[in-house]
Amino acid sequence: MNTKANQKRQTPSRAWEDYLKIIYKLESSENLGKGVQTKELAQRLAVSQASVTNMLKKLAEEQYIDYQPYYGVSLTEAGRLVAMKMLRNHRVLETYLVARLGYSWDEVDEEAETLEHFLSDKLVERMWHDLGQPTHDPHGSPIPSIDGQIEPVQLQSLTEITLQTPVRLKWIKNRSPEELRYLASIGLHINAQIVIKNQAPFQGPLLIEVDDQHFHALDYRMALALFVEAE
Amino acid sequence: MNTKANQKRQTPSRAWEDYLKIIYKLESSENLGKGVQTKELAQRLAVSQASVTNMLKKLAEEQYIDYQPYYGVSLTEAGRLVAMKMLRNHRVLETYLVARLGYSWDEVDEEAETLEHFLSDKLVERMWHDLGQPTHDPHGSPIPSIDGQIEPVQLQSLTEITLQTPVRLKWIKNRSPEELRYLASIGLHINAQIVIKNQAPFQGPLLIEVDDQHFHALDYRMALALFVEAE
DNA sequence: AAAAAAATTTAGAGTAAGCTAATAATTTTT
DNA sequence: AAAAATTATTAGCTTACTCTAAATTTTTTT
Repeated sequence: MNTKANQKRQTPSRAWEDYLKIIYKLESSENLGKGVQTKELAQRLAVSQASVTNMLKKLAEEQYIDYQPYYGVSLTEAGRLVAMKMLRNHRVLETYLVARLGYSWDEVDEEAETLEHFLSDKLVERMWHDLGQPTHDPHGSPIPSIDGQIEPVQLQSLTEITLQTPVRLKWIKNRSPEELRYLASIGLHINAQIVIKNQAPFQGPLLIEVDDQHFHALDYRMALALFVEAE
Repeated sequence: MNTKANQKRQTPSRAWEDYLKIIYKLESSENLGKGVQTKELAQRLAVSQASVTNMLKKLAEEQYIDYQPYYGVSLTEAGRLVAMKMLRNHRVLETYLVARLGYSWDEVDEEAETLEHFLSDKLVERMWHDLGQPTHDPHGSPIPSIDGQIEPVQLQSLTEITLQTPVRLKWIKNRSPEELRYLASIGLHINAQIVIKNQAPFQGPLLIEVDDQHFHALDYRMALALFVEAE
């Protein structure tokens, strides 16, 4: 009949779930609230920008996102709930694999990335109960509740992070402009991805990889001032 | 370059895996070795016959099946290996869900039907080891080994089967023609699906459902002669 | 404020898997 | 062995998601 107004939403496909999840992640790591860009999405999803535009139109039509052509997107409540479900599925599964099947933390993401889309609610709830209803994954990231509530993330100092675990820089605790400039010069801006490759003993410098591109040695005292969040 | 001869096979999509699995199941439940029919496949996969024909051409091109237009298909070794992998994934997962997450047998198939396509080898092997490397699922069906070997199925008398568990009739142990005619008249031919809905006490009659269609009461002594295999 | 650069959207196609309707081959019935 | 019924295939479309190239809009630089 009509295509616009009172339309029941389709249940999201795997592709939609991926889009919504990435929009959520980008949204919550935006500095400002200006909407998530097509370009960022294209990068994160490894598809062309044209494909993103295309998909955004569909997601907007089904009211999973608010979409202002040329000005980016943001999730609606319905979209946020889909994203939360993916995050819950992902984190519960990861926690389960580590706790019950001897996975190490770095093996776990790949598996969860696919399976998060296909786990039934029942299975996720059973794993979660079996684990003792955890509120955080072994990483420290909060697990959204079944009804989509999520605790605000706790930032951690870079010095507390496990080797090989990718994190994102969220806050730099009162540093001088000179130091900030230096940090920027090695790619350490807010939202940069950091992986600690090695940590010298006796509070020695960290060997870090920034945005999967460059390696740098980072002074321990500097690392203490960098606050990060699990990816 | 060339499209025919020495072509590396594509890795099978989910749809392909489903086709190959069903071909395997039909092949091993065929009375004769005449090849699996398009029509049967269409029914089991719940798609149109034209869609099946279409897909068969692709599967044949990739050499997962031998396909003789109009005369049905059979699996090649490559196709059989794909089917075995699905069966292993399915049965290991089912066993795991029952043993470790408190699933009951009748909840388990639905979950496994989807997930079998997305489980990594690593995860299946870990579940399998955690379970103590079982060779059979809780149902009694053999679990194929990692290299695709499967033990010939053990037939069980219908009287040994758990309530609500769908099984297929495979062998009727020396009955008179009159009895066989009677059995046929209530739909109990080889490969009929049977679900026991209830079992009266003191070796009383079984209430069975045949091919998801009709209910019948079956004498206990008759049931003793019906040999079935887990679905 | 114009020019240049970057980001976004539109236009037009491709691929995988499905469908219906029409046609062809095979099998069964008469 | 012809006719009828069944099964299988072909032809032509559809939907979901993707792509490249071209056109457009926004942002940044000069």
